[in-house]
Amino acid sequence: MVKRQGSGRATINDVARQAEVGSTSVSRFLRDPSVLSVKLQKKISKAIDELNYIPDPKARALASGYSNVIGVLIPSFSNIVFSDILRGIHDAVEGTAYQIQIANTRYDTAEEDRLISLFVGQKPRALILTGVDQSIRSRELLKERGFPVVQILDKTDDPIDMVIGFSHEQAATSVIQHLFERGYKKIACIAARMDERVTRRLAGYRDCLRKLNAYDSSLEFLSAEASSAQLGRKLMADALDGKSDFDAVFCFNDDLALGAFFECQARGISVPQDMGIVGFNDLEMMAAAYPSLTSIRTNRYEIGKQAVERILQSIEGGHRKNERLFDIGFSLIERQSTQRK
Amino acid sequence: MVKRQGSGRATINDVARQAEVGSTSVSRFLRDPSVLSVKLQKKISKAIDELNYIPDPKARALASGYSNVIGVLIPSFSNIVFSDILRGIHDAVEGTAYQIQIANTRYDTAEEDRLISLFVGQKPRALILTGVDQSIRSRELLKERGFPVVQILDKTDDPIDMVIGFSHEQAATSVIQHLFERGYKKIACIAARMDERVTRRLAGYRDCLRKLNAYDSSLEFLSAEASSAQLGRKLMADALDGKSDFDAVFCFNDDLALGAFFECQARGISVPQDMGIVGFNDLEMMAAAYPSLTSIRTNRYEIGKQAVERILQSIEGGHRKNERLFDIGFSLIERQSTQRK
DNA sequence: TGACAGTATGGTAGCGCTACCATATTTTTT
DNA sequence: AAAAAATATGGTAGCGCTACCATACTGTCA
Repeated sequence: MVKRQGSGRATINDVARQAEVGSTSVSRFLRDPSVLSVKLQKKISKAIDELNYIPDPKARALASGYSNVIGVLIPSFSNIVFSDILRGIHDAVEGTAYQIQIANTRYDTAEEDRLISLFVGQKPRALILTGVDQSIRSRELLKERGFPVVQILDKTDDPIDMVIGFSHEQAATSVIQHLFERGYKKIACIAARMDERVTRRLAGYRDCLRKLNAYDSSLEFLSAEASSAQLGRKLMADALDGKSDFDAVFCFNDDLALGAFFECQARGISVPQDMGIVGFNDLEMMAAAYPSLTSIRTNRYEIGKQAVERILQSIEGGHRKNERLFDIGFSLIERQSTQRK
Repeated sequence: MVKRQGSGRATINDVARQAEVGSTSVSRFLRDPSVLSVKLQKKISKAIDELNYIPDPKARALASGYSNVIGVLIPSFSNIVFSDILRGIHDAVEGTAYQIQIANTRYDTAEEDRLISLFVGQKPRALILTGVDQSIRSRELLKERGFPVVQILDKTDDPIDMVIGFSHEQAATSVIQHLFERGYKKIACIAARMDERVTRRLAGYRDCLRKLNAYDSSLEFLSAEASSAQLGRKLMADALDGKSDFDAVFCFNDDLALGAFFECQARGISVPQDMGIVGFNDLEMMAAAYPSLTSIRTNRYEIGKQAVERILQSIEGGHRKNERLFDIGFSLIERQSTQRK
């Protein structure tokens, strides 16, 4: 008789034999011990300890049809924003039975569609998506799948399932208001990698300035390139070399703001006296700069953490709560770069 | 008769039926089509297309005893260094049959040990570890496991299996030499999060300065806190407030260097004239700063990418190559912050 | 020509677990 | 007290795949 090479580890049947119960009871114990009599619970618990048994997730997934994988789609690995989110996700998932599977959409909707159907095919336990601008096709695909889907980093009234984020338009608006309060009149903007969220910040910037009768399209300096300090410097140089005049610049990312700031330094332009600067995301170094740089603080870590927590609730609780919209907010951190004397 | 709820997707048996072959042949086709006759190859390939068949990794893993998971242990998610490495890893793994599973050791050896045995229990296809300072226990555990193990980001003559990285001592040495060439005489250092790699940079700094008869222990400013620009500013402030005199500072991380630079600006200390500054890792913004900041460029993306490529070679090739040590080098990027006139 | 090796394919028993049903036991109802 | 319902447990057939063996079909050489 042939004996297939087993893993060498104890299996659920070993535990069942040791505890003198059926393997089904052990399986039940693993899922929810409370459905068993206390007597059985003790026997099984003892046997598991003695055999040092660890369930095999692969076998579990195969038998149940459900994996313990929480899929995460992010558009980029290089952006610190996503490192922070991933840190939150990983921290929240630690100690649970779930695993994180990350995939990179590279800011490409077609790739996002492909990855979503790939994930759906693998029957994940839940999915975390970046932004709220998935294709109709993907939305349809996900709506009836029966597993939790969390969209993060943005806001919408009509999520696929749940959404955790904040309003980029509002954040932009609060920046403009702050700059006006500080006495800045002509506000330029610098943007890179025009993804959905940056585009929304831009929309907020435009709306707010229009309402204040201060919008000037020649003060927008946009680039499709990835955001970076070097690009920020270049765009700020373009802006300063242009014919239009401005006394403050709203950078839609902190690295752009840092670059813009360095360009001012290189040209001897005094910040905040002659030029106000505001960034977005409040990276750690914004506080360390001299002068320190005003920015919008976003709770990226918290977004990732809560995304997982909501998923766990949704799975454990079984039924879906009514709450599906979670606005995590933002805060304007006023620093020296907009502190006109 | 009861019919268990299948996944709905086509299985290997569906393909076999459609192609009018045995399921074993389909399985062989998946592993290596060339062992089959051309006729069978065509039939199976056609059937797979028609049924839109995708193999189920869970079932595969269960049957074969091996998962398609490549485990990755990193000490931190917040550090940009590791984002870049992860980007390289993910890019290299894309399109292959393997999946990445990331875990966070939090710079803790005990946690690393725990995670390694956890991974080993899951029979990963390969493991990527950060640094070369794993515990004896973990080394033993991994040496005879039969799957590839890559240690990254450091250098050693005695890897568990393979190592891809560079010498931190050498990098430090080249910084000191550069500073001396530029006329700096008294070189302080600023270090944070004293992990193994930072410690090796410190060792290189000390050795080199001792050889040059220029070592002064009072010029070392160390902190166990995580590296950040704010910490860099604080340590630089401490250094400048101290009694010892120095004309250059070697920061063991770029964010520290940025902070040190800002502290100089705040105090009106001219960089590079009165103070030379060097960082480590060459983050993108170092080039954008004004004055731009000298740093050691490390090929983090490449390290991650190559780690996976070596693993794939090792798995495909079956036999292990003799090559196990891969020095990916570093380069000193000279910029304005050490360009004394 | 037959014996033997080599090559190409197929059949089937698991891998370790859970879903589904069956059965035994206890509790509730009439 | 018997019947019905609820609860607790066990047996077993898969989940989709691969490892292992068996078998059929070549070609080679005495």
